[in-house]
Amino acid sequence: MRPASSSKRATITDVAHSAGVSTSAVSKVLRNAYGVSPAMRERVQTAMDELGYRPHAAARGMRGRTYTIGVLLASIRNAFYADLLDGVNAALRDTEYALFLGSGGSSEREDQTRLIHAMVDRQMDGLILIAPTVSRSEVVHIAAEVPTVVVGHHDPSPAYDCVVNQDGVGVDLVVDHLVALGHRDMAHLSHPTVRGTQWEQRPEHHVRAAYRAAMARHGLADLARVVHSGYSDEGGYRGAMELLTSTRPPTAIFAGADVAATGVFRAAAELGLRIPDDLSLAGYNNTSVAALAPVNLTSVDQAGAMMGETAARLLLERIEKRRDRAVVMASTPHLVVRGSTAPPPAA
Amino acid sequence: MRPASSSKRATITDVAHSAGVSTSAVSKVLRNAYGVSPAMRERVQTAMDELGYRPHAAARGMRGRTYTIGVLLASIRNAFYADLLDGVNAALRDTEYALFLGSGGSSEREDQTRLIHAMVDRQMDGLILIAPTVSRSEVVHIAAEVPTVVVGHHDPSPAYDCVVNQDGVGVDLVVDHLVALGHRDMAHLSHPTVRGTQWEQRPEHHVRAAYRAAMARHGLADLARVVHSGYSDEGGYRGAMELLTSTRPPTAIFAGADVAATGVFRAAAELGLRIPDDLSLAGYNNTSVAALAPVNLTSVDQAGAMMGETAARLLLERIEKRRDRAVVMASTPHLVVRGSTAPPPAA
DNA sequence: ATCTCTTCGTGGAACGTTACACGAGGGCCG
DNA sequence: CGGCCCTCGTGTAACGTTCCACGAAGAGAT
Repeated sequence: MRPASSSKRATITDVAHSAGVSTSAVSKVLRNAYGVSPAMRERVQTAMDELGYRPHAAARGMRGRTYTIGVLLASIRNAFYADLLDGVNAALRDTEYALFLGSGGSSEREDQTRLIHAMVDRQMDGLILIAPTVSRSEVVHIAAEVPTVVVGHHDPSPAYDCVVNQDGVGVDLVVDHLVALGHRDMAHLSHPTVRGTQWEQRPEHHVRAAYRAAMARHGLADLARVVHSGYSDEGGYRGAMELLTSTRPPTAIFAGADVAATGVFRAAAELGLRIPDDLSLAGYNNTSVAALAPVNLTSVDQAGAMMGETAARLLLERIEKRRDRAVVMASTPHLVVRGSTAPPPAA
Repeated sequence: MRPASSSKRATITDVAHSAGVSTSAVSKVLRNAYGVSPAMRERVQTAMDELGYRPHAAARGMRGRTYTIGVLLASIRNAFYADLLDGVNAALRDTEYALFLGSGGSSEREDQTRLIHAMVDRQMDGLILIAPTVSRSEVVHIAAEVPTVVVGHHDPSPAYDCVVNQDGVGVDLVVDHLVALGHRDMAHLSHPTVRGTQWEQRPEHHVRAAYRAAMARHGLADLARVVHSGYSDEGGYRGAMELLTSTRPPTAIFAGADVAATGVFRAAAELGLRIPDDLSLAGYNNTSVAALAPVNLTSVDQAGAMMGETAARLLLERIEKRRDRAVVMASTPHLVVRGSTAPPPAA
């Protein structure tokens, strides 16, 4: 199992020598290609084990396949992405493919471009782009070179596959839940739209639109309010401050991301408001933070692991050319009710 | 800037043709090696831009260098690791190196081995192993093949460099802080020791030893208590339950990791104990969770970003052979006091 | 003018793998 | 028994880069 003793790494030639066959033969069993007898397979297998041989990925890369797939992650801090990754890992576990994450500290467009290029340059066999900030045409361009799955954006293309969540459904669940509790004045914290990326259907667009629609459905269209202060702790804080110090503070806040909801907690604490007694709060994504006892946040679960698994499976289909038509997979979210939502204070 | 039009990717030969020089010349300017005139550099540079040439990393890999460094992460969910990564990214930003993360869903030893092999097989130029669970001898073995930096474990070796924190100092800060508040009965939540990994100096060992020493220093040796329920939310919950329902519940709990502290919150909530009024709680790592308003946890900050930057720098020194002796870098932690610690309830 | 250095460009042999073309042998059919 | 098709193993030419050895040309010293 161990490189017997030599300092250098065993190559296909060493294996061929040791087994007394040609390198082509070894290559064949390696890829389990057609035209190799059981006896041959046996001998080569033994020789490989003896020498502790592992194929040299760079050399393979020169001939086309590296058995590597890359995932681009905007931020490593968003726990939802961790769920996604678990799914991807699970789907890849029993394959020969290795998974590598690229995550530039920032989600700057330029950094992401650099990372994607780094992946392509390393001949990765497929890419999973999670909520990419690079422009859509850039992604289309990349996808023409290497199989690609985009997670999160609702802009399909014949060039790549999409995995998304039915965000509208999740929003309905939240709004219905709050209305059922007796709320009427529910504000929404959203993410500012970045211009010029050509993604028309980012999740926050869908969520915003669904929020307005749901409010209208309940006859509350004129109470609908959206603050675009961003999906981050700081953004949640600023947005909540703006809302809660306004002339008509809402009785409930629906944050488009859990991470923004944590900022709302901070704002509420500073203003002396208790959650859920004085203010109801709901998040989105059901990240692990939401489940922490002191947080205890009502949130929408997107089944991240399942989305990740789907993405990986779609990608493998493409890489192995079992499918050549682009596809969109949308999964259904559900609501996880915790302690941050309650009936509004008696007026 | 764009691949002019051809479907195939530009190679060094194309550039050479277009510039009317040899491939060797192009290679030289690529690596800015010795023996290339300014005029030549200029011409080649122009040709590269025109063709949108980017070197083919796999091919480079065959000749030794891939300009890729790999980071092994036990878990992507620990926010402390995100800080580390930011540091690594920062240090690598202006270099030609790309960073890829390997993170098997689980921290199983076998998964980690597989990942490390995947990195080595892909000819990565250097490895940063963050709190690896694979056995030490395995790491030594790997480090003989490719430059390696180990982060977290205090077991130095001539084979690899180490980046650690002076955990003892951090523990002293916590214990002194609690004693100053008036606490005497302070228990410690630790991580169970995994046998057979040959790491004798994992952070939890240091922290445990320092905890006992600090207690002794304050004349509280016989009140020292350690529960090995693990660094996880669930572990913190179980450990806290055990302690708080014992015949002599402590007035303060020092959790060896923030993630375990969140479990303590849950246990306290279930038992009707308020933090910090009835129970003081301190964590370790100062992860972003600790700073969240509803959590507001006193914790020890390890300057993760700085550690990451250091690790990257050490690795580059090794890769570029500017140093050949192993080194240990230890940074100093400091205490961040928040709202989870207070004087003990009047007895 | 001749000799020696330096500087700068070129040729070409690797690196480890894959995949195509080919050929040797055996079995089956007419 | 000749011809044909299968099966299974081999030889070899790439793939894109690096780097060593070499040579040509120019500068400076004698």
